[in-house]
Amino acid sequence: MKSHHTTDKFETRRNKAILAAASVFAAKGYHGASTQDIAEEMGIKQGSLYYYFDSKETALEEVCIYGLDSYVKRMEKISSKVQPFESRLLAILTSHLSSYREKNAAMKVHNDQRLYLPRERRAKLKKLGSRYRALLVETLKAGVDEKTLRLDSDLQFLSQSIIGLCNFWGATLLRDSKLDMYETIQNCADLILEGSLAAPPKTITP
Amino acid sequence: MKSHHTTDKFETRRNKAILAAASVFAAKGYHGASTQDIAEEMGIKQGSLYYYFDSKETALEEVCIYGLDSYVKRMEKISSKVQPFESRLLAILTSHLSSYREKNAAMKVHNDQRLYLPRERRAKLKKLGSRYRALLVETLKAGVDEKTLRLDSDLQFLSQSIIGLCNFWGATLLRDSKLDMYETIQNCADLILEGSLAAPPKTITP
Amino acid sequence: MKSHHTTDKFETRRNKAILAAASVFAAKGYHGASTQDIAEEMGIKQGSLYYYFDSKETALEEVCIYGLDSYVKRMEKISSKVQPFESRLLAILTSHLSSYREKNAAMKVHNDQRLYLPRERRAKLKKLGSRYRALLVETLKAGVDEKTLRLDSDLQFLSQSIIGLCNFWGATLLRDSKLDMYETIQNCADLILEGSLAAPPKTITP
Amino acid sequence: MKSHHTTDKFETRRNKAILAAASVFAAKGYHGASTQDIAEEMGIKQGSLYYYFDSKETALEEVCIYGLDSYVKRMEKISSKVQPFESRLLAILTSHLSSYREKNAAMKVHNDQRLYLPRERRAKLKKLGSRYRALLVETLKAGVDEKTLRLDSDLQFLSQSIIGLCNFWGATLLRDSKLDMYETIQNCADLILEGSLAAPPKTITP
DNA sequence: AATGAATGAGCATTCATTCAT
DNA sequence: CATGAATGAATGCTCATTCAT
Repeated sequence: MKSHHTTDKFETRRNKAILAAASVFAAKGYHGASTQDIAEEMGIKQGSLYYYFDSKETALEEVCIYGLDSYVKRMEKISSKVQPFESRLLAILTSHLSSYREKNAAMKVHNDQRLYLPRERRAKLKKLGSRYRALLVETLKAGVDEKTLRLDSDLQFLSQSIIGLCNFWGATLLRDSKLDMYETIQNCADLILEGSLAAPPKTITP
Repeated sequence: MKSHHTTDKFETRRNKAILAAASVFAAKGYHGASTQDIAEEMGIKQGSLYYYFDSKETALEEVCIYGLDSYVKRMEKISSKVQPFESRLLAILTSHLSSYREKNAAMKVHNDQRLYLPRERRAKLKKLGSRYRALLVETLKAGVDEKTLRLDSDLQFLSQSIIGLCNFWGATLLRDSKLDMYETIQNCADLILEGSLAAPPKTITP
Repeated sequence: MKSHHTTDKFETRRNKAILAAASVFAAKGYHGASTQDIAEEMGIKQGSLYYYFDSKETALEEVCIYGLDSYVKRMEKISSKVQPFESRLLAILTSHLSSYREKNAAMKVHNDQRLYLPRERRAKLKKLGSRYRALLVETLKAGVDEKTLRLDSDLQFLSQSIIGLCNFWGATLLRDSKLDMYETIQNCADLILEGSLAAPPKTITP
Repeated sequence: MKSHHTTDKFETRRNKAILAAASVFAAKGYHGASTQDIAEEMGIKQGSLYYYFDSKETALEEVCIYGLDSYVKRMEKISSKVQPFESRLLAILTSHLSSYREKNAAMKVHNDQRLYLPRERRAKLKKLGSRYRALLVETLKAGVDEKTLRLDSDLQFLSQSIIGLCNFWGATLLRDSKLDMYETIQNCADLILEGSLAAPPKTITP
């Protein structure tokens, strides 16, 4: 990394560069996007990009970190607030899906493109990802303690499924503007909590 | 012009080409993969590829069709067999996840890369996709008729969610060989059917 | 390295590429020359160069090896032939300087540009260079044994000086076409053998 | 326009810039060195270089002039002092080789890189070079007059050879710190004066 | 006197594609 | 059928240079 400035102005411009990269990577994929595309999105010339990034790869790394970081921060806020499990789940889903809709392309890039980073460059992402998953599992555990969730739940499986479902619906919402976000959130919550069966699961009838 | 050849041998080689392309696209992404990579995978020289494909884009199209087609065919088999909803769901999940594991890279390519095709080239895929979703919704409808599923279920949402969940766990299984597939299938079925709540949903009046 | 051909035609073309690179590197220096320049010299398009070279650096390496190799081979021929020292020296100087004149740009490139190769890439060159120096020292040692050269001569110094002088006059001959090569060779031989003093060095007068 | 500044301070800084450029050009070659490298060596920012140089090319020109100038000045001092030829030769060799060792990179740059300057820019260098060669030839002529050197010597050849030998050993001394400079100087003087033959040249009639 | 910021041109390299053999 | 050879366009990146502050 160069000697670089902690100027306010520089930081602002650099942030714009990250957002531009995020938007372009989200639309065309890492390999399908050119630095020319990113520069255009920012309104500068191609070569000038390198004032803000050391390389295209660095740009991807930073976009991913930026995307994942926002995830984690929101999740931390939700975790820290005392509230019943169902409210928390709703908050998580809302946070996840609304940030997708608000054109947080960085999240999509993290989900779809991070594997194009060489393993060494994913270290920070792995740490953030673990933190995120840990927070989610913790929330679920609280749900179990609360007796809202089944005692025998496989929390690893459940947490991953929630993430997978959110990513799927997040991407879908992004592509189909006619879908109603709040309805989707509610549907997700219902599915996760109650499943789809008509009858209550084998309730022990005494 | 390539209308000649309907030779068996040609078809066999061509199929190998599609599989090679599928494998390479799955591993590196459409834009990240080179025709050289595909040729290498097939054991032929780069220029020779063009005997089997008009272009890289055509290759992607064919891989996607191939991948989606196998989905649909399996689904058709499942639909046609008379059996209770729960068995069908299990069959669907098993079909989806096992074909991911068996390195059916084409499915992964369809899911992750099809959007890099220009809209015009996605016509056939859209048709197949609709067919697939229709079959799935039909199956769910049968589940409702059977009274296994709730009457007020949003079947569009449910069918999409199943697909999304399957794709997520399919990709995860591909990356993490320590995961047990049959356990994952069972977990998915449980989640979809029964959700995660401890108590039966409040709709039950004792 | 690619799978590559041992076709005659390919080898011929590849050789032409090495010569083109040699000529351009000699004229402009490694960093001052562009692959475009080399391609132009060869009469092909820039991108096509890479059919013959993996990289510009490889091109430099091959040019250097080619240049040094011709040195060594000529020197081996001279060493193997039984003849008095003075004839050998003349043969060495003639070989060195005439090959410079015959536009053997590769030798010049080796002398002036080889240090721009990363150390790892110079291994083969080092070996060839050692061989060359060893042969030269051997020749000088024979001259001492013959009693043509002084017993107390520092042969390392002498061999290096011969090389240095040859490279200097070789490059000068290349630039100044009015200089007479054979006169230069004779002058060099005289200087090396007899120095420039008028009187014989402190000859012991009995 | 930069005609202002004849400040002492400016001249000092400008000199530092020339030395920095010399050092970088010597290490990486003109085309291989970037203005960034030079700025770094000076401890300033890239853009600031242009306060001291109009262009990279100007920098090279100035470095070459600086390098050659110091040569000439030393040679003038040696020429002006009345002393026997052998002492003068020793002084010349010592001056040349010691200034190489003392990291007078500018000399090396002049020798290796001056040809990358467009012909027009080499005018001043040509003049200085002629002066240098003239002084050297003059010195040699004095040696002939003194009867130390042979009457029939080709002084042009001899002077060039001395320069070539010095440049060669200068560069070698720079790269190999284990070599002893004073031994090298003595060896050079011996070779130039006495050659390498064991017996006195046949011209001596007893 | 120095710097941050930007630019435009050039460069090495990759790659999809073509085609004669 | 398959390949060797070539191409043209694009791409990531570097760098000399400029200029407002």
